[in-house]
Amino acid sequence: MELSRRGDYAVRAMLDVATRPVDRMTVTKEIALRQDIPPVFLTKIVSSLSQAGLLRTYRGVAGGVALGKPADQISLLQIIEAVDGPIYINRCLIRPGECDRDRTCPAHELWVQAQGELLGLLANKSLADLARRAQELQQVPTAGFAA
Amino acid sequence: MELSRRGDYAVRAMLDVATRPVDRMTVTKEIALRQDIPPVFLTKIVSSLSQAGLLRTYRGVAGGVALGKPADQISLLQIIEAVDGPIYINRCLIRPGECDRDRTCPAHELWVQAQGELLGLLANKSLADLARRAQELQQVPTAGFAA
DNA sequence: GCAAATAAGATATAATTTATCCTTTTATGG
DNA sequence: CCATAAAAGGATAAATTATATCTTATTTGC
Repeated sequence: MELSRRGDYAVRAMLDVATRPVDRMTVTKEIALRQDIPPVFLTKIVSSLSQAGLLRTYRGVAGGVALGKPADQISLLQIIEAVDGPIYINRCLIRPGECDRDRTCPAHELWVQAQGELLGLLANKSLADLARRAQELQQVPTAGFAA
Repeated sequence: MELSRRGDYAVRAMLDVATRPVDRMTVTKEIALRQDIPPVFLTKIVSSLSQAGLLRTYRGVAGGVALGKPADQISLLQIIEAVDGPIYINRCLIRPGECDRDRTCPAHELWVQAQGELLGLLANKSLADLARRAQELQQVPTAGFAA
């Protein structure tokens, strides 16, 4: 019932890239440092995100990573599923016929509902939303005051 | 991001007990058989549920298990937390100060919201609700017909 | 005392997750 | 063309967690 480290790292890494100036490319080591993510592990995560088209990566001396598409077209659900595969909150939801009790189990219905709500929330929240909110949070570090 | 087997078994076992006639006690082996749960594993789960007061257990020849309180006073959240401990959907939610970024991380806010919705759903669904629904589902096995 | 049931602790097994190391590939700048 | 800086990929190690069993104790009713 807990998000994997991978998924958490992926979200934070994407957010890191999204909140950097667009003109300079970011390099994974720096992301790892800033976000406190094991560097080598992050390269694996970046690889998955790249394969999903959420990041674009560039090798070589001036290389690094950049967003694969506009931040408002990247949902949190996409990010997490890119590194963890499809989300399901109970095993009986892996696919339609996974559990025999499907049709007679009242718990199954509950899981369907809970999963629907969770996925809905994640699908409707974009990386752009988070990036925008990050700026807000940075500008107002303590309650109500702006220096 | 997936409910543990333990949690799933616990819910189904509780539901099994709740839908049995009250006058006869149920024995864990039978629950395991009906619900397709590894029998020895189920005894551990029953033990946790008993310690949480959700089941009452009786040793000896005529022993078995029964609900520890009325089904409408048992929530799905209680059942799951009794066997899996407190639910949190991301590590940063274990306790208030767990993550340094707390105050500046927009993802953190999202997790708070998602967790709130999930726990709310589970807290508001009672075992009695499920039991009622189980009866409905049994009476109408195929769409719309009652023999 | 015997049989049937749960309780509890120790432990095994397995699976998954997390993380690292090492080598390879690619690109850039001089 | 060479040195360097970056990502890519494969193998594998370490750690954690989940799942399950075995054994022994305890309780109860006859």
